[in-house]
Amino acid sequence: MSRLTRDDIIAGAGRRFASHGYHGTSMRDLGDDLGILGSSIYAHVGGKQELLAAVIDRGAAFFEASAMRAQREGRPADETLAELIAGHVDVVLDHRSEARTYLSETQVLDDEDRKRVSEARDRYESVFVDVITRGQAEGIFPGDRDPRLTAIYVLSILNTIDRWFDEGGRVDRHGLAADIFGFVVDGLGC
Amino acid sequence: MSRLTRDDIIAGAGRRFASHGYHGTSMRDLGDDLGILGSSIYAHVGGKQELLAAVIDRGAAFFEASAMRAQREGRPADETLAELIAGHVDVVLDHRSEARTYLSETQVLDDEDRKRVSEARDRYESVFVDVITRGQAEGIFPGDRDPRLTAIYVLSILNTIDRWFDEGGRVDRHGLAADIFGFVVDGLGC
DNA sequence: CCTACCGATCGGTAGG
DNA sequence: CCTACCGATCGGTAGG
Repeated sequence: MSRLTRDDIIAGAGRRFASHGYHGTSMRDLGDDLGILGSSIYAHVGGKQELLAAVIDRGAAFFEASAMRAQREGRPADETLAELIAGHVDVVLDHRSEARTYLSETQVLDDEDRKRVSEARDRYESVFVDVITRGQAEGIFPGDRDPRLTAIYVLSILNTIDRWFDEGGRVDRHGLAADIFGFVVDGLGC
Repeated sequence: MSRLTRDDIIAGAGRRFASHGYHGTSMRDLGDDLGILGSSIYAHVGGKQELLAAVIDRGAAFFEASAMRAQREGRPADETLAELIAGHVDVVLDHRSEARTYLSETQVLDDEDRKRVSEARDRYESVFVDVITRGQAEGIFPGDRDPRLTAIYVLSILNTIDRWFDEGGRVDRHGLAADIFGFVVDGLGC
């Protein structure tokens, strides 16, 4: 049992914030999870709000990194969209706590942090909007659907996955990502 | 300024629970919103948990009523699905507080209440699964997509609407419901 | 619905 | 990272 690092504290806070919410979590709860006293957490971080911001920033960074990877140049829009979807599925399942806290607790941040996180979220959403727009211009997506509305629909699906998906069930995460991509491209039609 | 009713208290609690969450709301907050003291709320209801259950039960009832209306017999599956979607949009926008609290705070309920609400939720989801299954059997939905996965995707889209939709923007709620239906049926394909 | 409380818990600090 | 706290706020109650 060596001493905890600041990263350990942030990881533990993420788990609690994701499952019980920021307001449903006390510093003593966090301490209990980590095997220390609530007051001992202040040796590692400035306070509860700082902990939340740290967790959420990590969540935002995972999504941003995934978008960067998917946006490699010279590929058709449908491939990029498929990789955006698969990457989002990976982030949500591999970094559940950070992703869920990022998706659900951003409103609790103070003005400055919330603004920064909202901008990151808007940038990420824009990547989806842009690839849909490009796919339509290139004729890969034959319809004339509104790209922003469609991007919101896709993200709504992706952002809820961790709430119901059972990894170990009949369909694995790659099958899930492929199924979502198929739904987005063809709906119930094919 | 006449006296408040139990319904007033529940409505006020719904607004706060929807915007700040159950754990982010104190009885004094609720009192402030209603122009009374936090302790005065106990003249109308047994406690904070009872208030949450009352708000959530109202939310569940709106969705259930919408599903009943959409399920009138002798109609093709695509019409029923379109009405389910339009009804869900109406519930989410006409009863924002109750719907949002129902969708976001059910986990906070005690075991008995949470079980009852989860069952209501499963029944509602089944209505979507069944209409998709029927539409595929009737050939109205030509693909062979998994009905349960698809129902979850549709509900994920619908359950997020109140978070971003601007009533007064370029597209009204009927246009939104029609657009979602079109997306569900054809995806980016048409 | 208010007055006047209650014990418990909250986020956080000083000093080691 | 613990000991020993602090003032503030929490959900809730007795009595009117």
